[in-house]
Amino acid sequence: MNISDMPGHLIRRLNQMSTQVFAHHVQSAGFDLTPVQFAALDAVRSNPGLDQAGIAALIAYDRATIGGVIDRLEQKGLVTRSINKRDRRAREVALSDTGHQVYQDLLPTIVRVQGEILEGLTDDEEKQFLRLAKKALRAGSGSRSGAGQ
Amino acid sequence: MNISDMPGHLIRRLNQMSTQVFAHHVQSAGFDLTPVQFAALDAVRSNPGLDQAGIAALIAYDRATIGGVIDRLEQKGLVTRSINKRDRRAREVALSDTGHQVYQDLLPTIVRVQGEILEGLTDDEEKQFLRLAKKALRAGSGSRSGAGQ
DNA sequence: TCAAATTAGTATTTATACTTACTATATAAA
DNA sequence: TTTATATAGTAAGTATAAATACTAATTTGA
Repeated sequence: MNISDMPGHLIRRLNQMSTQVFAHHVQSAGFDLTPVQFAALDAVRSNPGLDQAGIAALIAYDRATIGGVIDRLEQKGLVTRSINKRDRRAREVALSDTGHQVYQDLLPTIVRVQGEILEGLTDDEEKQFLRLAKKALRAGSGSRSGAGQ
Repeated sequence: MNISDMPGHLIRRLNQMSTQVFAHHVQSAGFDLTPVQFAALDAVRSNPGLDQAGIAALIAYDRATIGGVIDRLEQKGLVTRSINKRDRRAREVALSDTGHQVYQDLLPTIVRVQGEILEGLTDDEEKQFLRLAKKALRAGSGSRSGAGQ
């Protein structure tokens, strides 16, 4: 029984490697954004005015974590927060002009990063891997959509 | 370009799911141990007297993280720390009797957890997935052995 | 309509995870 | 042997990541 061959350990190592590749490339491109921050930026860009709970649901995080992420994106001037008029509990998040600019400037880098994470695999293997990852996720997380409430 | 289909996102989701499956089963079995804590416990068990830097290298974490993990394992009475006589900088870590007991008691649960993470895949697909994960890790992380110093 | 249940966001706490900087110790080089 | 370098561990700081508890606001239902 070797820990290093167990699914949980391999998946953690992959995540670690993936995060490092991301950080390295994004920093080299002169930006200061984490994977979650970019994911949130992307979610907001595709759904302007989405509230924090919506963002959390979309990218599978819990509300508490996303609150902090949006805090930091707001501090960096990439998003704006405003109170929804129909539901005063909700905060509508939208990209600022800077946010749009950073997203556009960063996009090619992100695409390159995603290609590099599975660099060691052939095109066919990469396709297989992604297919199996999605299948495992559907079954493994089951109805649990990801993060808790 | 959909974030949800990108390798980085899928890998993060897998890791999240894997961690949750682990936490759920271990708690159900009446234990209070995280994946990293178990990995450290396993590393020390296989290498009694290994120092913290050795543990970190073995399971691919940085020293700072492992310091905290060993702190908590020590607080729970699962490991002991002692100063290496030949090198007074190093802390030799070893399982306590309780540590051995907990490891033995927990092992069947861990094996079950590892089986469940990729539950949605057929045996053949699981083998494929693990093979591709290892291959991607070897190439992707390259000489970078995992966590930094 | 008004109390009950639900939901959005925040605060707090615990535990990773990593970076940088620091101290103490050990080893290599001059 | 002294100096320079390297290493083990810790400390401080930042950023996830999630559980729990709380407030404020909305919705449901009796």
